[in-house]
Amino acid sequence: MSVGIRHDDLRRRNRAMVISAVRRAGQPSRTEIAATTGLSHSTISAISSDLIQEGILAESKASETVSMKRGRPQVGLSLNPQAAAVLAVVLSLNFLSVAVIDYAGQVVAEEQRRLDTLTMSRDELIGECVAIVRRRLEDPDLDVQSVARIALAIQGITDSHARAMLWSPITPQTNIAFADILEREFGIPAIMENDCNMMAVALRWRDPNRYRDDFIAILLSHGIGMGLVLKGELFTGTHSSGGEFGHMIHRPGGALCRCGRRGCVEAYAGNYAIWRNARQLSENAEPVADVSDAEMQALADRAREMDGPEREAYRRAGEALGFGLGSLFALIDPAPVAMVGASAAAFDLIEPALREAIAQTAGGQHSGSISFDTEPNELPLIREGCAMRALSFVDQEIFAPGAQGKSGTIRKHVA
Amino acid sequence: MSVGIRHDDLRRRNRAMVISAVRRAGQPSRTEIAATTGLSHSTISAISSDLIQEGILAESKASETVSMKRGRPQVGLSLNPQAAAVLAVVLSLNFLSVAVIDYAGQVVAEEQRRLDTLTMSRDELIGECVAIVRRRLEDPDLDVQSVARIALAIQGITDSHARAMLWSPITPQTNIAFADILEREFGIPAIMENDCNMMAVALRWRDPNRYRDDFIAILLSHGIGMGLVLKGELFTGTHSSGGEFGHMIHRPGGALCRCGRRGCVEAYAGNYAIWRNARQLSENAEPVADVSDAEMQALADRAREMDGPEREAYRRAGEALGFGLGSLFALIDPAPVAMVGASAAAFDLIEPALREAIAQTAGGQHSGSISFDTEPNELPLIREGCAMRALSFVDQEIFAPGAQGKSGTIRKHVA
DNA sequence: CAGTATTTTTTCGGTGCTCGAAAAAATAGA
DNA sequence: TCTATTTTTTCGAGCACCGAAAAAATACTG
Repeated sequence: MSVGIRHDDLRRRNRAMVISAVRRAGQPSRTEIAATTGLSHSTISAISSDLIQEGILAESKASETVSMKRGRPQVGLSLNPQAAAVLAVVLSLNFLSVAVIDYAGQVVAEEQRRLDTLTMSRDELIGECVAIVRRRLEDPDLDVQSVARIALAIQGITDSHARAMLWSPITPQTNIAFADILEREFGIPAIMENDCNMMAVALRWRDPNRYRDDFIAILLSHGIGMGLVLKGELFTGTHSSGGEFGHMIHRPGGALCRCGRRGCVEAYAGNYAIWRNARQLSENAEPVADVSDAEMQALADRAREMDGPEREAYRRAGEALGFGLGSLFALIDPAPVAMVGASAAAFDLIEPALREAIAQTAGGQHSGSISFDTEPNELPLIREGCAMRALSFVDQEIFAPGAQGKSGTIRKHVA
Repeated sequence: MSVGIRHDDLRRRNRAMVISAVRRAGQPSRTEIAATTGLSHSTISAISSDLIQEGILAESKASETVSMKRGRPQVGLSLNPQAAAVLAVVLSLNFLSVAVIDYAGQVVAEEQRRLDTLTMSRDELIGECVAIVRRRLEDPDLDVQSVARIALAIQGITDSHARAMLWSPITPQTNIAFADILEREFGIPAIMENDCNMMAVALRWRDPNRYRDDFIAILLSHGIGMGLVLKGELFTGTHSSGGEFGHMIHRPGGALCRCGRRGCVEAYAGNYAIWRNARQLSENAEPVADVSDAEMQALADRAREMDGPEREAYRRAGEALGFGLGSLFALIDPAPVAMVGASAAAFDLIEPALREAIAQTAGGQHSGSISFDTEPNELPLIREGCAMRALSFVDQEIFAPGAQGKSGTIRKHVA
């Protein structure tokens, strides 16, 4: 069960605390860190001095903003960009991208590729991922030794250990242990993450005021995905990862979903569903494989122009999302929502029906206080989340290790 | 944000760890505690010696079960029953009960009363609760000084700080800060809890093998309630407490629910809904205030006897519960379920439709592995959970205090 | 029945962490 | 140049934990 705290763990945890305080605050002074962590000045002084000597933190002389005060000026501490690097790999429909991110969180290199993920074989898919990572690692500008972690995000269901993709809409292949494959191939720890979860992680870093302890990120795309943060922690299912919001049941026995079941939220609100309704096809019509962003844009334009099947299709999407959110709010209480993805650009068409539906549910009592943000571009968000997740791992595990001594490339220079 | 670990916190946390290990294991030896907590023998020895001198733990000489081994026999440690006491108050429809529980978890006194909660005024309701507690506290057999906490469980919605009942189906009154009232009245810390959450807590203590990290307790009663444990912790909403599973939407715009909305799970699966359907009344018929257990029993008997509206009513209840669970499982992945309450005795009538519905949802892929337990009697469960919750508070706060010295009635006898 | 083996529990010395107070450092204002 | 002010470091003290060894308590053995 829950385990006691050993004396040697103390320093480890407090080191990690200091690192994460610096990552959050940007350039905090020692005094500020002492205040946010609740530790004494002497402790912070000792820990940060260690971390600087180990090359993890660096003093960034000028903290000009507060320089007009009397007294000894504060010295800002920042993350040393050279301390490590991580790779963020994002695999989405027909698209593969990788970015190299330094320890301070800046992108130092990137590469993107179009693929035909739906028709590729298992080996081709794996091969492309391995190849793009290899190309980045072979970049002469990059110190391969410093790459501490690879994080790979994918649309679909991943296992709870962050090792494998179990199922994904972007490929007919199932059960690919990407994390293990990359780890074996390059000898670098790797993790496999769900794209919507990474969106949520990124939102939390981008706007900690709005997205703090409890919020919801919903991906409006060909399918419907969700990243959920509860009590400040990413909520992943107990077995697989990622709440399958899109496959909550909106209408029992209703419209045919891409997953083969009936009445899922996605079967009304996914791009293919909106397209199907706008074309006035039967609810039983087989979902199409892909609808281009341009085509969706055209649908939205027509819906804005005149009242017709297009507008009705968006209305029904809003209704499904609203009832789904209402049921979700019945379980977790209302929380801020971010609508992400191309269809978030059409949120004006979705919102009225969505709010009307929520008002008819248990969440309705607070329907006024529920606020929606939109972010049409999911890719940067996913990559950002991936990077932050990988960096947090590095913070916790590599630079604040247990008793068995530091691993990795950074060593103490002074005893 | 998250705060560093101070040196003085270490002992506090590890003391709490030892206490909770003893509460979980019953009569563990020091060696066993060392094993489960991961702390060294010397540390456990020191901490338990302190706790014994403070009168919190006691050595319970005979650990006969393992006595056939060679070597120095293990000495079992147990909680000292006299160390403290808590009161568990359960307020349900037309019924008020209180139990006095000693520190070891044994009921030492109890009292029950029938009330007419639906028609009582606010002051009468509060008055009855205060009076029943007062009578227990005035019991000459009880050392009032040792009562460390009062926990009150109620059906309905409580605030997230465990201070007040916001709304409850058992009374038209709203917003009663029971915890504050009891605290002021008796000067004893009090907490206000949701009944279904307490059911979940109790299940976890009763059968930690089945109900460990993730499980669901569903109350099938006049209304439908849920207690949810995720990652080993009680999940309560972000604002109010208790996931309102019964008010997830089963059919948008469907049957009229007691809450005034339409299509909630409860509007198909609550006792009043089953009764309404068995009587073949309209879905729009106003929910009746109460259906007696005997009447429900008669319905169930008829349903088992012959295929008719009664059987159909249970089928529809199962369907609603199944789709609701299916949507829940879409979010959190399947987990063990306990069906609690009088209608759990009719689960044989509910289960087939329930499983069929789940099979049509995202949870369906694991539908074989989902298992249901039934427990027709919710009251003992609620009281048990209440008691354990209060005792855990005592464990954590009273007996493992921060630096500001011990509060409460127990003091160090030896320095 | 005394001695040996075995297991649990306590004792003891050592290490390392954090804390508070005081000193040192670094700047603005007088 | 001196003083006030604020940040950071230094230093001694206290404390919690650990590992190893000793002590305690029992079962087995001849």
